[in-house]
Amino acid sequence: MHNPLIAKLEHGVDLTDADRGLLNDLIRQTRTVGARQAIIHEGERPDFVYLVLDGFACRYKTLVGGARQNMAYLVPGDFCDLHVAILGAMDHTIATLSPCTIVDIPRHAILDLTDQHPRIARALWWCTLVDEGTLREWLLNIGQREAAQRLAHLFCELLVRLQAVGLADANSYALPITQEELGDTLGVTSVHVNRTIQALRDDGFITLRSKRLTIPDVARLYAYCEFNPNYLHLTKRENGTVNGHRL
Amino acid sequence: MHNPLIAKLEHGVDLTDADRGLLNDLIRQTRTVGARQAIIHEGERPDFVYLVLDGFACRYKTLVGGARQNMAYLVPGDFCDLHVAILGAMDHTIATLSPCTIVDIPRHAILDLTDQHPRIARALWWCTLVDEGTLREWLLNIGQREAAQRLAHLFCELLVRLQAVGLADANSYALPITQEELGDTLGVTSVHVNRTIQALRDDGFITLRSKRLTIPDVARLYAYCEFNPNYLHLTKRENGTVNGHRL
DNA sequence: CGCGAACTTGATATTTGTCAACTAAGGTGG
DNA sequence: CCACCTTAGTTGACAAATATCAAGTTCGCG
Repeated sequence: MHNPLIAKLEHGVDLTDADRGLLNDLIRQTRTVGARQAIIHEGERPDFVYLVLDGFACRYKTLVGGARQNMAYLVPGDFCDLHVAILGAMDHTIATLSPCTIVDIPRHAILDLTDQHPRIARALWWCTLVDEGTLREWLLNIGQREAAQRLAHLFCELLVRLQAVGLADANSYALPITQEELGDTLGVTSVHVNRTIQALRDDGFITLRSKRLTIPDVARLYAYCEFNPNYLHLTKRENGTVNGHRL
Repeated sequence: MHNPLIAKLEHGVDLTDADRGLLNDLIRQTRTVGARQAIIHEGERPDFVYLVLDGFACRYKTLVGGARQNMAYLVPGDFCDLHVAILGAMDHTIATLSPCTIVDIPRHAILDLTDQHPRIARALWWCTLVDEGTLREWLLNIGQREAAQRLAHLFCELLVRLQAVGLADANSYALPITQEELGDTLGVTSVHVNRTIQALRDDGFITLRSKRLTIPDVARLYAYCEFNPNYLHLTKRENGTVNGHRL
């Protein structure tokens, strides 16, 4: 079976065949979850670490008025919560966006693995640091860009992240997310997302049909929204270029 | 000398006297930095971990048009970058806001400490997880609240964080930050910050004079902006109340 | 084929930004 | 200790971005 976790980690650290074997052992028992199902609720203290193997999930919080903010997208290869062992309780909820395949990894399995295999420990730490860098970039995105660039930036990020796990080709990928959810991610309403997508289409930046996003000119979209993937720390990429596109 | 790092860590983990001694050894050599000086630049790979002992610093990124987003405030007791050992290069800049006292800790000193003292390792990991939780809360703040609540929420957070290191009393603290910088933190202009502060003043939520913020009715401000400090994971606080204020 | 969810559109309201001027405050040198 | 000078804070008028509400329309699926 394809292991997106390995595909992702190889971008951050060098793994041995033995490491790969151990990581493959982790994903023997999978389960599927329908769209919009909670995986971990705020306040819980789960005994498992959840790994997404297929589909899109997200972290989110809501305000009492019902406003919702998605704070991360979890795509195949992403862990839901490596660190929950340390903190007392989840300070946010994790839920699927599309139907997902996930793995429940007992906490002790992660702890054993990291205790005995420093390369893997380092790789997992690298994951949490990339997550943090992504969070900072999202803050910049929402705080300082306007809606069109915000959306464009998210589309660029997903292109790179999905390519890293073999789920995007050179300029397109499946995007199983509604406009409402994009709005909750970018801090705008779904109506405004709709209009913004149309503007990006009109300008030839993207096509988006039946949940597939295509970016005709990747370098042009990168330039438009000032996308620089350095915050994803995919270190094995050639310096100064991204997917062959010079910055 | 007062060690805000210890004060902060005691909220997350139990420390022994020996631990405290080791942490005090870290801060023997301090240096002062003027306001608005960079500590680490984006792209650098510093050999030190920087710890703030006095003053306010921040993480930020800028866009080419000059727009700036502050992505974290670093107050006394906060580390600038525990994790830089793992990632290749800084993906953002860290600079002082007010004049600061900081400590340069060689990377190996941190690594030695965490290798040999699991309680301290756990405490430092707790720090990075709190930072991440704070980042998520800021994303919610900027994405879903409007300016007045955004500002109020930041003021509440700083009250709790500064209390945790003994730098705020029950309802007030020194806030050495300009309205421009508040704007760059909250994703609004300084003009709008100004008007929003006046609105909060008019409604009796705050007084802010000569860089000192006072919150006459803390519980009322908490309620106004839906502030819940659980994301700061100050676990030793009584459940369900914050500084004696029932949520 | 029908039904519910997602998407689209228009009109209008609200929030926030921009620009430009002015006032107040703090710090420094004489 | 004062005068000045820079920076921070304040105000007003207006423009732009985004939200809200309400009504379609299209799409995907059973």
